[in-house]
Amino acid sequence: MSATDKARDVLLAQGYKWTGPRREIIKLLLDNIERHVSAEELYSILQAKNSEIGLATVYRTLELLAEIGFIHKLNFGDGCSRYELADGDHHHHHLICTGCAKVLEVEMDLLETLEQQIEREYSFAISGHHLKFFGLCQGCQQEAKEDSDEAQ
Amino acid sequence: MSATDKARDVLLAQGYKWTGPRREIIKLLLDNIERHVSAEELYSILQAKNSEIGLATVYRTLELLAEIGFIHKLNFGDGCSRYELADGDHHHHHLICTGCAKVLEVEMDLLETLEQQIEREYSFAISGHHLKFFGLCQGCQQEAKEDSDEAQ
DNA sequence: ATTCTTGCAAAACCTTTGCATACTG
DNA sequence: CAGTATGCAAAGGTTTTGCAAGAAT
Repeated sequence: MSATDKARDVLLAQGYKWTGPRREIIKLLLDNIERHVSAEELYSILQAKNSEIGLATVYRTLELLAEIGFIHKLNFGDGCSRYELADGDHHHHHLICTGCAKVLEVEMDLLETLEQQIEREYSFAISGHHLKFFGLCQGCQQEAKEDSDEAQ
Repeated sequence: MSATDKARDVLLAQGYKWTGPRREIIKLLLDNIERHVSAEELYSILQAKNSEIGLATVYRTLELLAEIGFIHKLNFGDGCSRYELADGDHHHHHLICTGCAKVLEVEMDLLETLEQQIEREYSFAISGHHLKFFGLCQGCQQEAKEDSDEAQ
């Protein structure tokens, strides 16, 4: 079963309707999920395709998808919300380049020990986490190096 | 040397001026730093004290303080930016309660091994990180438990 | 004196909401 | 048909900006 089908089934199971706009937005979201598209960006893509779907519907659909747990709303500090698939146990972290604002994903989760420790020591029942690293990607490190070479 | 003095020295060293509004905002920020006050909240406190300082100045001062590395801008997902002192090596993480929105701080940093691993495997030069845990604080766990008891 | 800073108001920006219309189950 | 969902426009909230007046070095 595809991710789209899964979204449709969950929506229908919860009394929501499977509409054209929702189908189209979800398709586009999945096609661009690795770019962490924002609502505004999805809307732009729709407009470029001469779609009639309004910005409000994009926002409402993304909110709904987050509500049913199909996606996670992320904040990379660039002024808008971005999204990722809530892919079950697919744990990963984000590397945010402070040079070019690109976001890389790290495929590892070494936080379980830390989580258990926190749950014990702070009596806090953890349900999720979000770990962001800031720094320079390989390309921007290269560029920074070249700039400092030129300056000499 | 107090934190305020340090901020003043860095500002002056970089050609910025040490003004009344900045002094007042920094004092208030430090007094309320553990509450992670937002710009709007600082402005409210100022108004309650009959200060003439405008909201724009609060925003500009906070932005400036973040720029010189005196504070870090944080996002807890409640629609506004909040701040913490960029306290050198004072590493900690945030526990955000999804019940009451309170933010607790965890005084531990077990990410160094993970950071080194990421720097090696992804050629990413890490300069900072932000780790947020979501879940229920002790009080909200208690409340959730009582609610489910009542339901029986 | 020069440069930076301030307050105010207006604008920008992302996001949400009201409402009449259109669609889904 | 009943209940949702949609598009549009308007409103909401946070943050930024233009500008003339004021303050710091």
